[in-house]
Amino acid sequence: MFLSIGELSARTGVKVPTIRYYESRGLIAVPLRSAGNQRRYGRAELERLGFIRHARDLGFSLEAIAALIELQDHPDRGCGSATRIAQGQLGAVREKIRRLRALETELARIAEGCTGEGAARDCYVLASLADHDLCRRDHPAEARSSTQRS
Amino acid sequence: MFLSIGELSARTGVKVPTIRYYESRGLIAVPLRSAGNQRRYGRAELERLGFIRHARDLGFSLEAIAALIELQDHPDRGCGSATRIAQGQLGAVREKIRRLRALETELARIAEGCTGEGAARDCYVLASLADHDLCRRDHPAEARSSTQRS
DNA sequence: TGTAATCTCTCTAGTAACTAGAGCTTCAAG
DNA sequence: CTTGAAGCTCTAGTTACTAGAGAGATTACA
Repeated sequence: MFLSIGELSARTGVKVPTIRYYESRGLIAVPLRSAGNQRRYGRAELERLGFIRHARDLGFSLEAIAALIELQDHPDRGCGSATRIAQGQLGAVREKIRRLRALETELARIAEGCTGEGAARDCYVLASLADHDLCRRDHPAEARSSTQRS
Repeated sequence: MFLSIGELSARTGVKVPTIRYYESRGLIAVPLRSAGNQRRYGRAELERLGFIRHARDLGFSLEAIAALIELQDHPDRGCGSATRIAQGQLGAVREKIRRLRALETELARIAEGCTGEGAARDCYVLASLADHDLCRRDHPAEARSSTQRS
């Protein structure tokens, strides 16, 4: 089984440039090359890339994934740190949800306060943004936009 | 009332380099300068920066904020686009919450499947990440980490 | 075997929204 | 008048990719 980078991409759903990027970041091993200098992959890389893809889908950072891979490569070590990483990620997700819910409440109030039919000078959306005091509660500083997969 | 950039920063909670960054992006007007070339701000900039800060806290992108500011500067225009922007933001927040909840479920299952006391070879966290089939459901591709304010 | 279409190669630069730092100048207090 | 904080500009770094240029490799088909 020798896969070109394109075939590996098709099988894992990870784009070709992203695979090369992961290689440059040390997340996957430097692969064999064909006579003409093209990358050739085997089953091990297929599995590792699947692992990375899955972890990314669950929102783990590449840094966290690198730590998990390090652990995978040393099966005799204790798995405490894997659990810690997963729980850290879980905590981060829960915190984001908490913040986003507060934003949702506030945004819904703002967005529903305006029909969009008046002039900008009377717009409740603009007024709300201009004057924090119009807010129901002190929404937290933040929960900024996420990067999303296409 | 003439504020230095540091005073403006203190009053709005927007960091000094960020204010300069907003100026470079055209979100706030080029301010007056002191004899020694330092920026001096008045009430208008204070209010505008407050507006930006508030909108950022609610997760609006700088691009969306630029559109809202454009509208603020033309109070005679209809406010339909402000409403659309706010509703778009609300929709995006709701979508993020939806995805994060799916992740939360899956992560909780993974994280709680392992006490962290065994060896890495038997770790449920690692096994779950390696094998997508262990997932209860098809969690969506994504909901990646957010940028957060410090 | 020839050729055309598709892949793949490396490298650079761009994305969002800042943040950090270097090296210099200005300001305000004492 | 001196000193230390604050301000100036500019460049580069952050995350996790994505896009594109220009060149070479591979594969399918005639």
